[in-house]
This record gives sequence, structure tokens and C-alpha cells, in this order.
Amino acid sequence: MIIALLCILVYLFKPFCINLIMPNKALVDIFNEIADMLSVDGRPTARFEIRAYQNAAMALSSMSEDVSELYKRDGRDGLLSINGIGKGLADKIIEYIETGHIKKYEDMKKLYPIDFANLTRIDGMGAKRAITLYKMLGVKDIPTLKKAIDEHKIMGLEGFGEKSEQLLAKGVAMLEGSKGRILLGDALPIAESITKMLYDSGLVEKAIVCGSTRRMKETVGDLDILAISKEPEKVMDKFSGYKNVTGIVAKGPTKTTVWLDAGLTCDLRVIAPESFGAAMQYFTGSKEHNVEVRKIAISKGYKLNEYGLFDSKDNVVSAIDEKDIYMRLGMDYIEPEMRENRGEIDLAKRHALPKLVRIEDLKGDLHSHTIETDGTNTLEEMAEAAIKKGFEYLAITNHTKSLKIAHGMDDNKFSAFFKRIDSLNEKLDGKITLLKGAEVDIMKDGSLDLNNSTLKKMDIVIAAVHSNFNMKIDDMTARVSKAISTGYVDVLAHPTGRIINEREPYAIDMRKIADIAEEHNTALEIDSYPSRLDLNDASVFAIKDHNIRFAIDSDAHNTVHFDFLRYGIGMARRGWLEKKNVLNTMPLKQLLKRLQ
DNA sequence: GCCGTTTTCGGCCCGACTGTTTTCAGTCG
Repeated sequence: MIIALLCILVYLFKPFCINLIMPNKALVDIFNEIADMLSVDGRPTARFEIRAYQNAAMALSSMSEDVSELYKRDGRDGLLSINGIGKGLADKIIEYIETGHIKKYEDMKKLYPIDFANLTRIDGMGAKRAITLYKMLGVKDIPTLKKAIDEHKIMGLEGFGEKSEQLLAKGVAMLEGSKGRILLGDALPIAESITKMLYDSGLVEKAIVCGSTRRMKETVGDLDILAISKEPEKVMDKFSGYKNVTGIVAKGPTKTTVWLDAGLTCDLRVIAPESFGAAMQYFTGSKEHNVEVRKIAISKGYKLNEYGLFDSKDNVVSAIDEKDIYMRLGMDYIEPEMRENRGEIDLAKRHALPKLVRIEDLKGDLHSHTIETDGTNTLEEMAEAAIKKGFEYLAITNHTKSLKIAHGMDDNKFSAFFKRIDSLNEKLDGKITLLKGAEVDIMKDGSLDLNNSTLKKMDIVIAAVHSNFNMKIDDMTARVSKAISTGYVDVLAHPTGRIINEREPYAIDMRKIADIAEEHNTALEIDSYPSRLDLNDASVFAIKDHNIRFAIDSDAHNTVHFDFLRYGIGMARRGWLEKKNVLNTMPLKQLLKRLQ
């Protein structure tokens, strides 16, 4: 009973349970801060040094491995193998790993004890202004900035005026109301509502969502929308007057930036039709991808910007069509989800890009709930909605008894429920096949929360950790490995347990889990629920070369949730998965054969 | 401070918008 209560408490207070941070975050922050502090360095080469530190920070932040592990294993050469880390920064990383300090950073920090990370989040505040305000007024963080603004001390400074002070005041207020990066599952519908509004206005020929939303990043910091129109001023007026706009940051004839009530900014660019392809390429990003693409353009004697690809005499080589621009640069077309400078450019040059899985490839969904546990629709309603989605099959996978908060079912209840599924399947007469399943709790000791006799009755068993999240990495890895090793688990659901912006992933060695999964033919889930997206793109990318399948599931708790699958597809595509890597691209017959 | 299909020196992505300017710096993506 006490354990059950603890489980419920852990579930309820999930945001406070775990503290596992991005492996290289400390170094990433240090390198970014050094770059900020170098912004006032007068040496002519300083701006390139700044870029070097920023590139290094970017490289470290996109690594899935802890850089100290890499150093332990491969030494200094291991560090030098990272693109963007040379001798100087390798030594600084080693200094940090071995002493916990970097002298250069600490010396600079004594000069500028400034909270750059938060101050530069304010609109209109970059590193230079942060340093100026520190030198002149002692501003070093948000509270001291607010004080300076309240006392109107900023407007008199050289380079600052009344408007600058007002802009900063507004920036602080906006930052305090901002929600940081919002979920893709929130951002994409908002962006789509704006493009719909623009189309409905009759002022635009085209309106396309670009930026990280088009790349399907799991969270979105701001929205980028691109439009073609003959009346750009009217479009900007329409856009800045949209009902969800709470403030205007900047407004010009080709570019307008507004604050939305959802707590993020949205950029709208209006572009001439002949430049649309170049603009889409440019505004989709990522920045790192674009920098590489532009370098390739330069190496071929071209210049690439948002208006097109130009030769040395400024003649247009390509501009209307995004695909054509890649082609002219000697590359195959790179899908937006891959544009992160993670090796895709090299593959595109060698015509060796993967053919990414598409939402049309999914034949069914392997993870859903009904009103019997924590769903809100009946079995019949879920079946009906899945038929409308065109699914060939839908697995009903309700929670098991330990997850009391979700009214988890025991062995007897499952037996009775399966009879209902059998009879509904008969009634549905092949319009869809409902698979008998469960989302079985993996207990603290790695055992499964139902009797083997019940598990044997199921078409599909998915298993998940829902309690005791704060175990040591070795213990959690052993716990989940033990569950998979029972041989009953077809799919490991939301393998890291993270809830975006709420709960960190629990500590688990995903490479070891992939090894065990490979051995037992267990698929790993990409849970498409917007706040989960678990596995995420980085995890998928890290283990995609294992001989395992991934299951892209909705984790639907009602009939509308099947729409979430597009976000899971986004993660899969960002992790470079192809159709053959995904379990539920299999037709029913083949799937059942494999599950047996 | 990094890096190499102009390679160990001499380059390093590019343009819009704003405010404080009188020709441009800072910020942003």
C-alpha cells in the first residue's frame, strides 16, 4: 500500500523527480559566454574567434555522448575528431574535465560578472549592449536591468535613446510572459491557423510555414511564415492586426515580427514569386545547415541568399524551386527534417540520402487507450475513428493494475475486455482489426504487472515505466532490460519517460537497451504525444543503425489524438528513419507474424 | 580559434529592420 501511494505521489509530482541534464551543458554554456564576452574584444580576428566558440558550443550541444566519456575513451584525439573543436578548444575541454575550471573563462568572468544567458534572451539585447549596460550602470541580470529601466537611466547613455529603453522595458515584460520554447504540437496548429487566415484574406498567393516548425523540431522558439503577395503592405497590416497578436516587434514591407498570445514571436516574410524557393530554403534553416550550404555555393563561385542562387556576375542561377537549388549545388533534395548539419549534406552530395518514412506509410497504430482506464472514448468510438483514419489495425493497450491513478486493469478485467474486442472485431467485419494488448507497467524489479497467462492471450504487449523514475542509470537499465528479457514485450513504450518542459528523461543507457531489444525482437516506441515525443529525434538517430524496429504510436487517449501521429513521424524523419525501420508500416498479416 | 576540392596561411554566410545616426552599429534569424 505504501509503495502504491509512493507511486501515485511520484506520478503526481513528476516534474520534481529527476535532475538529469544535457551531458555537455556546462561546457556549452561556458563557450557561449566566452563568445559573448569576446564581443567587445577589439582585435580584428575576435569576431572569428567568437564564431569558433559558438560553433564549438553548437557541436557539443548536439552530441548525444558526454564529452568526458569520449575523452576517457579516445583521449585528446577523440575531442579533435569533433568538427569545430581544434587544439585550443580541445585543451580547454580537457582543462575543464580534469580540474572543473577553465582559467580563461574565469578570468573573463571576473571582468564581466553578467548573466548573459538570460539578458540576451530579451529582444533587442545582445552581448555588446549587455556589457555596455554593465560598464555604465552595473546591470548584470534581469532584476538590475529592470531597476535601471524603472529609474530611466538607460535613455541617456551613448547609443541608447528613449526608444531603446522602451524596447528593453517591453522585452523584459515579454520575456516574463513568455513560455520559452513551446511544444511542436501547439506551435504547428497556431502556424497553420495563421497561414489559413492569410489565404482567407485573399491577399496572398502562397503562405508556407518554415523555420523549426517545418523541420518538426520537438519544441519551437518562434514561428516563421513565408508568403507571396502583390500587396505586401496590406498583408503586413492584416498579419499585425490578427486576433492573437499581442504586440509588434518590427514592421517593414518585407518582414514583420509580432508577439502572439501563445507566448512566442512570429515572423512573416513576403517574397516575390520568383524567389520563393530560395526563400523557403533560407527560412527553413537550420542556421547550421544553411551556413554549410552557402559555403558550398561559394566554393562553386556562387552566392546564395533568400532571393536566389547567383553567379559571380549576379545572374540568377536558380531561385523559384527549392529542389532545384540543391540540385544546382550538386546535391540531392534534402528533406526539411534532416537539415541540421548532422551529415546530411555529405550524403546529399553522394546521392545517398535515406528515403524517409512518410505518414502515408503507417498501416495502423499500436498504442491507444479507452474509457476503461484513462481514455475518454469507448472502444467502439476509438475503432470508428481509427477506421476514418484509414488504419488497417489499432492496438488497444490499456494500463495495468499498478497504475492506479489511471484505473489500471487487472488480469480478470483484461480477460473480460478481450472478449469484447473479439466480438467487436466480428461485428466490424474486417473494416479494421483491433489488436488485444496492454501497456504493462514495468515494476521496480523489472517484472511485468500482469500474469504470463494474461500476456499470452494478447496480440501485442507494450511495456512502460510509470513509477520509480529516479533510479541510478545502471539500475534503470537493468530494470528495463529484465522486462524485455521476459520475451513478452513487443514494444517498449516511451522509453525515456520524459515529459517536455516538465520531467527530465530518467537515466537509462539507450544503447544497451537497443542491444537487448535487438536480441528479443522488441520494438522501441516513438510516442507521438506532443508532450512526450519519446524516443526523440536524437535518441532515434543515435541507435538507428541497430537492427531494431521503431513503433510510431499516437498513445491516443481519445479519438482526436490519432492526429498526433504526424509529430511522431516528424521525430522519426528527424532521426533519419525509413519505412523499413518502422514496425507499424507493416501490413496486418506481416505484423501478426512478427509479433508471434 | 577553426580549417582545407584556393590547404598550414588566410580566409571565415548574408540581409532586414531599428534607433541613433549624419553614414552606421547592434540585433536577429
